[in-house]
Amino acid sequence: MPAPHPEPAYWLMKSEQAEFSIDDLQKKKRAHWDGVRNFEARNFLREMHRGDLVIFYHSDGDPSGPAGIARVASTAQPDFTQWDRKNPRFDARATRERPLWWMVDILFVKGFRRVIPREVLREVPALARMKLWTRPRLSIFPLTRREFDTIQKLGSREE
DNA sequence: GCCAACGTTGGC
DNA sequence: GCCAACGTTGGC
Repeated sequence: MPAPHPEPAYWLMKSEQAEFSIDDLQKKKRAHWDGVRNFEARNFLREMHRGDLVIFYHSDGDPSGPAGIARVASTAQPDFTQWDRKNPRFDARATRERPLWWMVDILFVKGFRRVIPREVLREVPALARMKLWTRPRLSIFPLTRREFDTIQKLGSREE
């Protein structure tokens, strides 16, 4: 009997709007989420499964906030940029045998009609416990299903 | 562009 | 193993 498909998990992933935006993802359809160089964020990458859902968040944006939805397309693989001496994220500690940094692939799902500004999120009681507030510099973290649904609804509103 | 927050590095 | 210095993130 095949293993039951696991419940999807929910994540928030930050990308600088100017560097890689939800529009860039829409054009590419699928992208590597490489360049993560924080151990806690890396550990979350390694917990991801195909099918997990992601709030794509624009940091340093105008405004900053959730910009759309993506889906995890692969489990973690070694982030090749760690071995590339010409890449600013090159890490001399990493070897082929013992990679230090990991990445997943993500697929475009949808872009919100407009980015939800942080100050709007701040007002939403269901989002009060989000790691966005308590861990301001963490670029990847899990969301509860309720948090994900709440953000998705805010992003789908017509107005 | 400034700068606070905070994760990481490295000297001891 | 402590902790000061450093570097980066990211809101404003």
